[in-house]
Amino acid sequence: MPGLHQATPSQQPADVAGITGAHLLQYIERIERLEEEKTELGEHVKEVFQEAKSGGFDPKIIRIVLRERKRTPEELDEEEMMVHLYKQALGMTPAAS
Amino acid sequence: MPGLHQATPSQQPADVAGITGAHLLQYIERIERLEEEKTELGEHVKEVFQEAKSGGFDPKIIRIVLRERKRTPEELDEEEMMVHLYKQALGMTPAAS
Amino acid sequence: MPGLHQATPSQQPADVAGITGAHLLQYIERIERLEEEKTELGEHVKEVFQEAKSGGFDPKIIRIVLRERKRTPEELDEEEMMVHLYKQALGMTPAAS
Amino acid sequence: MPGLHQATPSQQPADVAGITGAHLLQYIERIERLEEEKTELGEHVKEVFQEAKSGGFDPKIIRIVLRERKRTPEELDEEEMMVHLYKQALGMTPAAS
DNA sequence: ATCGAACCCCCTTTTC
DNA sequence: GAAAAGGGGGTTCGAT
Repeated sequence: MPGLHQATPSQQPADVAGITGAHLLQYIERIERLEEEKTELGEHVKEVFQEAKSGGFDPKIIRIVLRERKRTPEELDEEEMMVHLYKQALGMTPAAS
Repeated sequence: MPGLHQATPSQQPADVAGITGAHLLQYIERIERLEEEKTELGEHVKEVFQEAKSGGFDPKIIRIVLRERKRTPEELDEEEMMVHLYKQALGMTPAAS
Repeated sequence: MPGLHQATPSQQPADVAGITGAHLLQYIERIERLEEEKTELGEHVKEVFQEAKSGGFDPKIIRIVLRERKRTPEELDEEEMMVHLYKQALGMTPAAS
Repeated sequence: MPGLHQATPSQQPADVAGITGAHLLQYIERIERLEEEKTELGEHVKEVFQEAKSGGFDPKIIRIVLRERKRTPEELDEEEMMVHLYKQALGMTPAAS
């Protein structure tokens, strides 16, 4: 392997005896594999949404439900209460408050 | 399937004999499971980046390389050429072009 | 605009007599100016949030209120109702429903 | 104005003498106004892109050029060099390097 | 602990 | 109507 001797100014990886390049490749291929799997899972998710939609469910509402399921009821209630409070202060109370 | 006919105006889910609620739950749980797995994979990705960083590689550059590897050389070259062309038209040619 | 036929393989800009480059530059500078202004406005928004926070308001709640103010009460009610419905079907009814 | 005693547990805004609600409203309306202006600017940007497209320019390439113009040539060169280096280490050198 | 930046996700719009 | 791209918002992480 000719050349490449000096001239690796400072903080580059600097392929030494093919080691570094191989390492880099390892990292990259591992990430690519993982990303592939993520993509597949994402496609499955999409399919399930599609099925649900075909079954008469609204994906948008499902997303909201999923989001809320990730939070504790306490959080949810707390937030809801605060929102309500702010709305009251703004005179946005929908009907009866 | 007895009763429950009135009061389900149109396209709501309307739990009929426990069927719909169960279906909805199926969808939701499948999605939640898939999302969990996606999250795990995402964490693995993060770990690999961390390793690479510890190994002296710049994650930012790695991301760029990953992005470019997802595209065909033709696309890349085409785009690069066009960018260069536009830059020339703008007088942005960095040095020698 | 006559001419231009030869040697512009397909849809490249191709600076002819300095015209195209100037045009491109116009577009680019107009966009850059507009983006600058957008950025400034964004900073002002940030400042207002900061003030509100100093005044004891929770930015997170404010964001929710802002979001809801952009929608009609009908939309909101409709959505809320659907979410409630789905939750019921899932047995997620928080307390009294 | 006394009253309002019960039921304002702790850290809510608590409209006292109409002051807080008014304050909140000020914040909210200021933000809404700023956001409106941002939206308008965004529409202008869109229009310019449309014009440029009609003029034969590729919006995608324009975006890339805009992005690069926001960075200093030093940054760009530095990054480009590193990407090139990594690609070499990976044996991704397209043709001549 | 606050600030800023990077990343990820959702949504809207546009294209095919 | 579906798929893709771009823009915006939210969140999390790292840095100070």
